[in-house]
Amino acid sequence: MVQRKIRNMEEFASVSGISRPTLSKYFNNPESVRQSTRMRIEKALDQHDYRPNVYAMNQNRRTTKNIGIVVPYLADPFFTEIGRAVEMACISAGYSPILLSSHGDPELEKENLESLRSLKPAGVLLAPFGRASDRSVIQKFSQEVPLVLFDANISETGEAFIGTDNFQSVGLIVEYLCRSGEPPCFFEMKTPSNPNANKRQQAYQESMERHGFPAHIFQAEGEGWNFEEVGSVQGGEMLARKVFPTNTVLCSNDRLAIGMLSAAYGLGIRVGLDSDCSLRIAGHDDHPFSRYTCPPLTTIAQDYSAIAKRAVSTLFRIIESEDPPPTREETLFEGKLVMRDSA
Amino acid sequence: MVQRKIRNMEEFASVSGISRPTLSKYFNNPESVRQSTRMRIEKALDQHDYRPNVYAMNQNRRTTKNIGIVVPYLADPFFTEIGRAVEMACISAGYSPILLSSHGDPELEKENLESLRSLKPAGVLLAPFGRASDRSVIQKFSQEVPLVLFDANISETGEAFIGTDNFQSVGLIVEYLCRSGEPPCFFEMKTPSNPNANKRQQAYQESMERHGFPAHIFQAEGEGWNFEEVGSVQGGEMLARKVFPTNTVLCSNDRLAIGMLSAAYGLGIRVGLDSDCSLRIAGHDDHPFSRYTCPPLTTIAQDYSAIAKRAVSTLFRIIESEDPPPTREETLFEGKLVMRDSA
DNA sequence: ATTTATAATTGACGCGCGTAAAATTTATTA
DNA sequence: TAATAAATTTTACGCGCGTCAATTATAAAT
Repeated sequence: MVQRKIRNMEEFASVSGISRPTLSKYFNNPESVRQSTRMRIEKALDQHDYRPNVYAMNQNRRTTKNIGIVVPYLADPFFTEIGRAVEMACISAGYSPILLSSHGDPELEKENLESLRSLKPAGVLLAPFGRASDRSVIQKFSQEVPLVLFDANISETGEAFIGTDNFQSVGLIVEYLCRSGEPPCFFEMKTPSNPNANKRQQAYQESMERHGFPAHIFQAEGEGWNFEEVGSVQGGEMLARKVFPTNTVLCSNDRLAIGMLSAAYGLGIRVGLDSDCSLRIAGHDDHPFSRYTCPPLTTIAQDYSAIAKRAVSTLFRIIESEDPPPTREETLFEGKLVMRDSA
Repeated sequence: MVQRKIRNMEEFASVSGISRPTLSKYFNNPESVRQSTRMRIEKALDQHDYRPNVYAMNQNRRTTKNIGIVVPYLADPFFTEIGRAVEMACISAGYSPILLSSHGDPELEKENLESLRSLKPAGVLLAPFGRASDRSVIQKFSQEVPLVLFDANISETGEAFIGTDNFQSVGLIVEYLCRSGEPPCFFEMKTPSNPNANKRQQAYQESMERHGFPAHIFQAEGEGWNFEEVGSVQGGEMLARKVFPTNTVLCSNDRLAIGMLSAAYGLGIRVGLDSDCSLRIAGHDDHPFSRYTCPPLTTIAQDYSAIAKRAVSTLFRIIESEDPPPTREETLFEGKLVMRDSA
């Protein structure tokens, strides 16, 4: 650190003895200059701590090194977890992730895409609301910037989709539940804000049919993202009214299960596999807290990290191949059964 | 939506019949132009969907309308919650929030500040790691851009600090616990990553002294942010070994409490106020999930929203008053006792 | 030592916008 | 209606960088 502050690349060119166009090349790709000059630049760089003006850099570029990441609700640990994984993957690929949450509001999802558009991102990873999303807006957006959907699918939208195979995963846990005890009932939100919920219900029905059991679906009213409360209040009410025909409840996601577990505790209903238990509860997602519920929740683990990595690598492949791929890819990862004590 | 796409403000000036400088004024502050011309502009605006180039806009500005928000670990629901509140407050004030997580890595905190610096933010809200943060880096940063700390304080760093009064809050819950049963032991991490933890321990000690009880402090090994696991594994071990001299444990934060609660359940220890319970556990923070633990966790609620709002309004006051305030402000909000069933 | 391929330099232009000064229009008040 | 104040237009320049073409320097290969 020395002398006066460097104001622009011109000045840094003087003090470093490197021409400005070469510096420009270096900043856009350090490997594009000769090793010896690169060393000279980097030596000068930590003597003067100059950084190019981001705004000037990007103003004439058609696209930047920014990657937009949009999730529907960051306060849901599932999305913070997957958001984190995606962020890290972008950083290590030399891009600048910009994580945006729509805070549960589909209107904000549109606004987020809007403001992303003006940041000229190289690509965008979007976990959409699904049904509540504005499909046409997303599709239009997708024509301008490479878009990969994850978690929730919207048909024919975006260049690719990465998610979990709900049919496989639900099939897996239904099979386990049927084999190890009474066949499960299914507990979900009536108006789910997420297409996965629909798939899971379908998958539940098909699985039950396959095993020769009748399907029992119970739906809770309410909208929004406060799943724990819904699970606790309405799930608890159902438990109190003893509406479930079997002693096993498969919840559409872990957060509902966490709520129901809490309600069961309050009602003095012992949940688990032990002989003194009268109820089994299972979930889906391997929510970060499902390990610490009472009892610990048996659930399906989505491979966060694999989904994140694949989503990112897919996006980069599309970005680097210029033209959009001929066919829309859908990649589904298998869920893994995580057996804990609740079922 | 019509004809060809508008490429720049010049073109939009032609089609709208407004001069470019006036448009420039409008985009920087819609209220700075006459009402009638504003209407004309906005009419043209939704006919042509032109948006000024963000990068060109900011390249000659000393500061932008960006507000940086840096939290130590976004996957901690406490920070996603407060991050969300802060984001919303910025948006409604007409600024663009940029939320960055340091993912538990103090090194990343420095990098985040670095990259923020090149975005020329109007101001930054930082929830630092505390002891693990690089104080000198933050102080240097603070000389260049208005900086308000929240959640965790670092003395003489940043123009202001907003947080919770740990002495008041811990005093409150210790008093409650002493009054309603056996005096509490204190459970915490040995090497806390957060200055609040130190304050809480001190506050516990002072409170116990005030009530004439001996302080009993138990420390768990381990670093990092996986508090639930620490609470579960090490807290559980302590429970099993019956090291706690009283039947009441106050945890330094809710996440430790959630872990311990889980361990207690596993050990068959009934937690709560009922006569058949042999243990009381309390936490601190009113973590979003503390309502759904088994039993629901008695804790101290930090006023997220008040902290967020005050932090934002303080920052804006500093930004708008040009020169830094003469004295560093520290604002502490009181915590509220949330009585649930665990203690 | 000479050729050849590669990299760096020089000089110059343009991007889309902010912004300032002067001229002109529009609105307000007397 | 004229005088005054306020807003808009015109004109013009500069910001910091990307990028291009032509030139020169450097390194590798013969």
